[in-house]
Amino acid sequence: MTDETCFYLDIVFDTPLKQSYTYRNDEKREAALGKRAMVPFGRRELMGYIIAVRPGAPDLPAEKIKAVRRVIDKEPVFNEENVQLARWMADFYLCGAGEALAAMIPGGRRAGAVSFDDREPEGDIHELSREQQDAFLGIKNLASSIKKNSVTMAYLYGITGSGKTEVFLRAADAVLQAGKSVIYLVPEISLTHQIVEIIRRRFGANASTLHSGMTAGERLGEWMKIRGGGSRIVTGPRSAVFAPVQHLGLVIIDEEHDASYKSGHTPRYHARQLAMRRCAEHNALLLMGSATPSAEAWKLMGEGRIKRYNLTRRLSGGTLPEISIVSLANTEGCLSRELKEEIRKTALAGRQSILFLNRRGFSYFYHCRDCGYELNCKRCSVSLTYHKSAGRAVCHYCGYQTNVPPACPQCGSLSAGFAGFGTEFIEEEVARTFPDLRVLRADADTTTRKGSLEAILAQFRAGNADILLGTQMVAKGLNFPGVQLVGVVFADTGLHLPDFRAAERTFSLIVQVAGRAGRYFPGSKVIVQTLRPRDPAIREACAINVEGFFESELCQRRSANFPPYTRLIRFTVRSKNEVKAGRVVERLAALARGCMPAGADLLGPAECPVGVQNGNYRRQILLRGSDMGALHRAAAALLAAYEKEKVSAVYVESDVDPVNLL
DNA sequence: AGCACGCCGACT
DNA sequence: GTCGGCGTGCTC
Repeated sequence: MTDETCFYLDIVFDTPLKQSYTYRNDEKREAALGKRAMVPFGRRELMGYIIAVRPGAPDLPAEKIKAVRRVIDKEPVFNEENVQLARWMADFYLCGAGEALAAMIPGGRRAGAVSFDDREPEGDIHELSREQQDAFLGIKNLASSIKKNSVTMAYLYGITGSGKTEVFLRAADAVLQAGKSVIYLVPEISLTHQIVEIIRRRFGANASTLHSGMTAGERLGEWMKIRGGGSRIVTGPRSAVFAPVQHLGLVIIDEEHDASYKSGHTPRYHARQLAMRRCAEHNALLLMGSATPSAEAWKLMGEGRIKRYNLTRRLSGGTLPEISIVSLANTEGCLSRELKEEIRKTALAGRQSILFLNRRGFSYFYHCRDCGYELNCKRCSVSLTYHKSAGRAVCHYCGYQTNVPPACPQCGSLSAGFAGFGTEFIEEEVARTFPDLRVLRADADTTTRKGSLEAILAQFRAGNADILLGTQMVAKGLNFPGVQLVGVVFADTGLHLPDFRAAERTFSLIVQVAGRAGRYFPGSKVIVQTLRPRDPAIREACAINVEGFFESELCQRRSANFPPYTRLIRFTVRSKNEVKAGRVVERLAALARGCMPAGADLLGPAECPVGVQNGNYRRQILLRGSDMGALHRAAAALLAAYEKEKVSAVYVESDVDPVNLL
């Protein structure tokens, strides 16, 4: 790389600019592919990534080309595979290559997520059960007979507590023994710490982790260690899929259904997609696992494209909890008679209860019974939530606050006010109903300080409360030996959301909660309260019938033409100017109609389900088709056409295979 | 995305 | 008269 013929560098930046820029490198600076450099860009100096070193002069007037100021790295941060992968991502996810590279080592921007999962450590090597043994041998076999030109995938499908982790660890061990490397992906927040501990105990200095709780420097240090071959098993959330291991042999995706594998910002990549890509390239095995697979994975298993291994038995011999559905139809307030009785019984037995409430999207709204008026956020089109402690109505999206109108602002009726229930409301009702019981609340409001969630959970574990009340943040860390009762206060949350995956998410959440509950507390009970006791998602979840659920769900998806039978590409148009947003989305739709392949269709243009957010008007179109190749080419052509006639102050965001349609 | 250039309203 | 609003255009 010290060759004097390397005069020109192609550099990309972490900006929405999709091209690369060419710079001169006239001194003997150690420029090389994969290093970072400071370069003049317009009137400022920017950090960029060197994605190509080329000897010849570019097709540009010489006076336009500026010189590199400074090469930052002694050793390249990104290897050739990273750069190639970034190019692929830029193409597939319709983003810039610099944005893709930046996503690979996210700098420790904010203090990272807390990890509070406290499942029993499974670090010690256990004897495998018959089922585990069969799965392990099958997987080992698959790993040593990988077919070229396609991805080889396996799935551990089994209820919580059936010993998936031990099989993952054995598979990892076998791959390491064969001299190859392993990437072990876990969902954000909950699992990282636990699994890292187990892996460190099991594989020692060979193991690395890359997670958001690390500072930028720590991450980079770990990254370089992996790159140099200093560790051959890497654990972490979504972005760990980029780990520059040598000789990749296996990627594990634990809790494959988890939504955190899909990035929420540009580039909106899915770790599973990247894992498939990398496994195909390296002839490595992709091994996933969950008690509630995604619809995509379920379909592929049905077709035999993913080899499925079932784990049907709990190792501890524990039984699944008794799950009952209770209709809320004739209940005043939020606690049904059945739930109240069980809470009382549990407390009398000296045990604890968890009340679980998934508040997001919940119908928690100011409503006038006389004229139907609803109090919505002025900037976002969602209903405001009542926070009693502050005496204010608050928007969950933008933070807007206002006083609560004492009477209906539209007709003056006094029969107006907040209906529905959030954690605060439940806390109050619980306190009123059980004045003698001690209640702890864990949600975004009570856990703003770092570590406060751990403190609350520790209190609860120590037995300093009878009831723990919380949003989904308690669902994942659900492991308290003293708990006998889990109440899902309102299971319908999310079923109302305008999203074709609403049923799948609801189903998955209930099964996960129930699975956790039964694992550690024999004789435990789960009560699921709902306004729709007949809804298949809720019924099958309470019966823990994954097959039954997907049988009906996949039928519906097929007839409605939604994934996994089709694929989607979403364009979101965002602008403070409503007219412009409308004009641009109409223009995009017109361009789309002009380049749509056969068998594909266009949904929209439409207002996004959250039509205004933070003063931005949001509009969307969806391209839908069964042939991803053709659909993708159309999307790229559409974007390229729009680039030429870009409208100012309007932003177009692309999302390939969107997971969240809100 | 930034950052500057550029052309129209209310302030010392 | 100027300070400053944010619309438009460019970055090797």
